[in-house]
Amino acid sequence: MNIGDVSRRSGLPAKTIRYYEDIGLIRPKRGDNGYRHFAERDLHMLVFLAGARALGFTIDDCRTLLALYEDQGRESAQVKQIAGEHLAQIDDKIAQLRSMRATLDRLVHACAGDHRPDCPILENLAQDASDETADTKERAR
Amino acid sequence: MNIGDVSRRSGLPAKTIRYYEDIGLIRPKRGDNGYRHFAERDLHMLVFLAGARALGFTIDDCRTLLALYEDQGRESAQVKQIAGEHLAQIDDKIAQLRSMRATLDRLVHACAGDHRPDCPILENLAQDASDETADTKERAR
DNA sequence: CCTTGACCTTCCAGTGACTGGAGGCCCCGT
DNA sequence: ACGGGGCCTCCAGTCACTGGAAGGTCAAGG
Repeated sequence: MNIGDVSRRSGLPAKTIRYYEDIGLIRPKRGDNGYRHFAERDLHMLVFLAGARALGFTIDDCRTLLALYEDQGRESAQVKQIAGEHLAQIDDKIAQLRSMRATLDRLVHACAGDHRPDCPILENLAQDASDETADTKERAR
Repeated sequence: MNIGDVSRRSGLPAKTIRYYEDIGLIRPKRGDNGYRHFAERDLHMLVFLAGARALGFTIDDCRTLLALYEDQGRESAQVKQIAGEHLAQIDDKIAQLRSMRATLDRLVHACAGDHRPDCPILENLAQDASDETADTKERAR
């Protein structure tokens, strides 16, 4: 298969697949014309990567997960730990976003949104350097 | 005030403040020694920016919001609209994360996490190119 | 055989919002 | 005079791609 075929079958853009080769996630063979040639196993790996990325795993996690996927002697505990840590990070992010959302929602509702210049949103931003999102702030990103 | 003073007072790292000058958000004066000199107004702007960033507004939104903040003739409707759009984006992101979280949580609970190699997490990733997060996937970021 | 167009290649640069570090000047206290 | 902290600029790196330019390859149609 050429890159276009695996792109269609995995749902990943060709650019991304080339990038994954660049950073050593996959190692497709090359034909005499220089074209990448993908075996079924390569396709499986790309599908796996697409799935892992869709669940928000970092590329680094993907690298580890892919190695475990290929390792018949793995222990599922290793996989579970990575997934569990990622889950905790997702929870952190959700909590942070919800905190932002709460503040913003309150401000939006307090703002008249008319032709006058008075605006609680701007007033709040001008006053608060650190509000209720302060604790989650440093963990942003 | 020097950069260290406004950094302490706004909570923003000095590096970030220099960066904000670079991209034209603030324009502190310079002393004869080349040091940035920040007036009270500059400090207010930095505090404002810190607040807006803490609520997750992009730098571009911050630029607009800062202009509105400075504009005595603004209409609060403009501010409200920006904030409302941002709120909607936060909601999108939360929905996407919750979808990821749901899948991941299900898989983590299904995984024994012992010394055996059988792992529903890996199996799921290997099978599903597009799962229930598919619709929110393209909106990632 | 030639052309057309889809497909493939590499390489370079840009995204957002910083952050780290090198190398060097400036200022204050002792 | 010197030490230490603060300030300066500039360059490079982060993360995970994405866009685009310039050019080689292949299959089909005329």
